[in-house]
Amino acid sequence: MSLIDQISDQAPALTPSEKRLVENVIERPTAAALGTAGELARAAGVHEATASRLAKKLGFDSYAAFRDALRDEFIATRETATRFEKTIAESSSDTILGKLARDEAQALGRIEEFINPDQIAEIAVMLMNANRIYVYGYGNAEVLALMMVKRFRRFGKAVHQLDTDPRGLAEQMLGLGTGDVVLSFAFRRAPRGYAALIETAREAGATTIMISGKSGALLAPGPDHILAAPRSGDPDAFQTLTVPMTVCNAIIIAAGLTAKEKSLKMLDRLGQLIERFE
Amino acid sequence: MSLIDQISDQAPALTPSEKRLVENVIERPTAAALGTAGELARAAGVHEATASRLAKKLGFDSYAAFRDALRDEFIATRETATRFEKTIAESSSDTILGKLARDEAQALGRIEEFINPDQIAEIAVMLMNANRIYVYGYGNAEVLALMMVKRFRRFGKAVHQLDTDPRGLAEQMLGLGTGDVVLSFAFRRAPRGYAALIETAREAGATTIMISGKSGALLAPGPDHILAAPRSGDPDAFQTLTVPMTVCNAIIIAAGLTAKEKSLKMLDRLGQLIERFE
DNA sequence: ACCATTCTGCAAGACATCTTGCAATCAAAA
DNA sequence: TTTTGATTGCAAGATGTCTTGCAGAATGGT
Repeated sequence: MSLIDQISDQAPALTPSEKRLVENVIERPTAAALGTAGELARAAGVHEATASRLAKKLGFDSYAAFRDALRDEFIATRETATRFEKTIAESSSDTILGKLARDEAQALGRIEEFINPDQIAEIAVMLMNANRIYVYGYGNAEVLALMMVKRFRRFGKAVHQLDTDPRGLAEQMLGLGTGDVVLSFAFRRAPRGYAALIETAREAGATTIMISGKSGALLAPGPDHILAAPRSGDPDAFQTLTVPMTVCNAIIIAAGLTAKEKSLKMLDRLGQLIERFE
Repeated sequence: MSLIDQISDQAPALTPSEKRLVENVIERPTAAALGTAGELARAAGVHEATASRLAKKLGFDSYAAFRDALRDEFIATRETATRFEKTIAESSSDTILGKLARDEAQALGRIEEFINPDQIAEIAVMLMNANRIYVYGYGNAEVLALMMVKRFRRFGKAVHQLDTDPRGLAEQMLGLGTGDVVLSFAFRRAPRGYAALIETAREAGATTIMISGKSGALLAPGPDHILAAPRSGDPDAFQTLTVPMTVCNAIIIAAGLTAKEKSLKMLDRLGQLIERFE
């Protein structure tokens, strides 16, 4: 039974004070979902105790239970999860491929909680306006580095993939200057030579961008811009590059759109971009 | 200053326990935004007091203030003007990133309709038993080729990434013999030199494996084994490597499991494989 | 090995929030 | 008007949550 039903059932039996409380809840459900009984009562101009009694009257064990129901109903956190869970539920099997696909889809469903569209657009513009782009990825991340190098080369940008050995890296960094952008990847831990990379870039006046898993926020020194989203649901599981790759793809698409006439609605044009991408 | 900035500023000064807390917050921000200090602490496996101290260390007056900041950042409340944009972005997930994530999740959900678990296991065994592995990927597929090369090298296999230019390719194929496996990728169209590759492999007695999108079935001459699954739902959309990458990951995991004691249940062991993979 | 320092759990208590018995108030019916 | 019953605020106490001094453990430097 939904929360609204639960309230409706009781509606005729509500007292004036309780009605004021309910009106208040309906008017600003998220505020009620986050606040305390006292706050709601004050907003409705009634006593705290009345709020407590209302919760019971509506069939909840306590005011806390009532608030939890409000959270389930009005706070965005769960809707996104369930939306994606539906997609996955059908393919519930205990095979490696099935489990993997499910985990990935789940992680993808949560991307938007961590990265907002403005960041994607901002970074796409940054890359397209860069003088030169330096891409750095060590270990598994080299795969993504290669992908970005390929894509942005096709956009006509000057792109350099940085070596992973310290000596080569140092040599390549010599040319770094203002207007350049360093795009780097880090998962689980900071890549070898990471600190030196960021510091050098900063000294040279280049912008640093980091795409990472959940560990991103912990990196020191911090990059100028960071896109961090956790990978597959279970941190103890084999972690893949699906989530960061999707972030990269979003950047690529955004960059592609930036490059063309900006007047057209973005999503309408996705389809038209195939030839440029493939 | 955003919350992430605030955390990043302090990142180098964080203690192990505090890092665990921060990781937990980053991983499930909405949970942290709604819950209590004690709940967060329990989830991170540290003492409640540490959570309280962390909030202060990050520059907040109290844990409550920290939680309020989390709410501002991660919970879409529909009232205030400042959060208007965030709400729009979330509710109508018509952003590039959101649409992309949804499409990918959908495509992943359908993988199992096209590829069955036995095929994955069979190919994993084939690769692990191969004398030498030759990996061929042209264009965007080179990204996946690189990934497979890296992973199987780490398994101790002899892996060669084949050149994409005809001359280099021809030279590298000279060593091909019985017991070798050629793993190749093809999306949209057959890669350059594909026919020659397959024919040469067949003459040399090597096994050929193809990972592809839905066009795979049309390839001529056909490979010995094929894993084909369609990519993102809309064939006219920008197509990514997410689905084939997930297939590759499944093969990698299966290969990893094959290599160790086979008596243990496969899925139970997924978690234990981290160190071998990262 | 020793010392200094930092970290972290414990537990007490401070603080916030919720619940409930009680009494005052109000409205409707006798 | 009086009576009855429901409603509501009050305030005490119950419960939940956060903070902080302290001491033992861990860490790093000498």
